[in-house]
Amino acid sequence: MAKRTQGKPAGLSRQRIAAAAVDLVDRQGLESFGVRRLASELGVDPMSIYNHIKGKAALLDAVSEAVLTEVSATAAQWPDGWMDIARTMARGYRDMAIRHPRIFPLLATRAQTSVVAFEALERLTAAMRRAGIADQTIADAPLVLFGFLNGYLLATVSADPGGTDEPATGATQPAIDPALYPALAALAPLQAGFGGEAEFERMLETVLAGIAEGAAGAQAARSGRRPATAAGPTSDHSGG
Amino acid sequence: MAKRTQGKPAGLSRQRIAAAAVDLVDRQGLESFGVRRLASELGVDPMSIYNHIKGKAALLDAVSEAVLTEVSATAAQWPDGWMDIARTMARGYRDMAIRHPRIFPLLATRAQTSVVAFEALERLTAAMRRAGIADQTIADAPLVLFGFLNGYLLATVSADPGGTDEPATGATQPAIDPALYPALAALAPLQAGFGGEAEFERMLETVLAGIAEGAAGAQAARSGRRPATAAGPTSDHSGG
DNA sequence: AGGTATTACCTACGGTGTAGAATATAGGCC
DNA sequence: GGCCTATATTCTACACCGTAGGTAATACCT
Repeated sequence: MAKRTQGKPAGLSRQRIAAAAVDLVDRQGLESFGVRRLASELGVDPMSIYNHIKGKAALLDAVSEAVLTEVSATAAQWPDGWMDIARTMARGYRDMAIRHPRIFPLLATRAQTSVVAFEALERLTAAMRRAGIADQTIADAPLVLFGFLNGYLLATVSADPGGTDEPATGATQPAIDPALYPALAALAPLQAGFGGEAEFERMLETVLAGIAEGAAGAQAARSGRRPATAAGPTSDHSGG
Repeated sequence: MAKRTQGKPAGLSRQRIAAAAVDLVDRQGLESFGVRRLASELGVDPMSIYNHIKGKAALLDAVSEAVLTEVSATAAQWPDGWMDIARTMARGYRDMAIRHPRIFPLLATRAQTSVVAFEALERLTAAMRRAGIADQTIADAPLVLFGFLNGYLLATVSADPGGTDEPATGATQPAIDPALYPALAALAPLQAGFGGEAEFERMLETVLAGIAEGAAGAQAARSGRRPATAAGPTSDHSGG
């Protein structure tokens, strides 16, 4: 027998568990994260979590969903134009990545199947249809936009060395040897504003412009460039 | 006391271990990969691996390095122009991602500090300097290019559900409900050629064009659109 | 009140990464 | 040859992990 407190409610719920998990990963990183640590954080038996979330994979999904929900929530209201919607999403997504650098790899790595994720995609694609964009372009758009966002933000925001307990430093360069890599070394100081907001906005606009160009994306290059350098998209193009 | 075979050489080496690890992850996925499985694959005690590679993290680095080396190796020779260099790199990178879909998340997620990685960056940036590109643009270029490549290829090539033993299927969509997401459902059939080569080439050109635009990247947007919106990002940019 | 479903807990099993110590071989030196 | 040392390999052990299966206590419905 001994004293048991088994049936006593611990106030667990999917939401509360997810919130605690988000907090824990933020503080200690993905590496060391696990069911048992989380349970101990919640003052609860590890197996109790399984009553609300099926397993570790589902737990990670719940974490992803939680931070994605933040993104939707922080956007007070959504604009009408698809480009402005995309900008709002992208900025909110980046803000989230900055808030949760150690969680972000989850979003970039695992396929997102939560309702919030689908809602966001629906919102974007619906707006593009309203604008009369070609269907094929619309179908590609989320891939281009979030593909870029994921890759770019992974590189700039979450260069997580591992499980130690630090406030998540931003990518630390390991000092480039100028003898081996002269060009890289010369450019190193310019990467000070690595991942800065201005840079992000610039690249975001580039990507959006690329999407806007649609199937003829490569033409975006020609427009602003002198006609000498860049040529047609597929056939002959010479760099410099 | 009992037969021991301790000192007998097992022919281990960093290279051989890395090659076996690549093969193992290709077959069984990252999820189930580990020192012990790899050791058993090599017919060797788990701890023997530690004589050549410090730990699991270093093991994953070795795997990354091995597949990155493939990329460098498959490129018979490098062109002169930076754009063509970038194209060659991007295509080789994609080919590698397709060959090793279950390894690729490693490259996108972990910071690459191997020699091959630095050499590639050096090659690209050096060529851009030769072409007289603005330094700030050059400093951003690898981030833009590989940021995009990582994100895009993660989404298209490696939607790995987990540790089961399959030949790595390409992203399976879970059937979208047209009642909830009409626009998405309507576009779903168009994502048939998801991640196809033509699409990749198209987006690659878009990204390269964006880089070519340099600091004035946002202007690429204006070209096809109204000139009202975009403002100067940091200071003035030479593009004009 | 009684019955049932849910929630929480306990135990246990097979797996993991890896520190530390023991041991057999390879290679250099005499 | 004989010896010595460095190195590669293995063995043992520990703390930890995810989670299957079983048990008890509470909440809820009737």
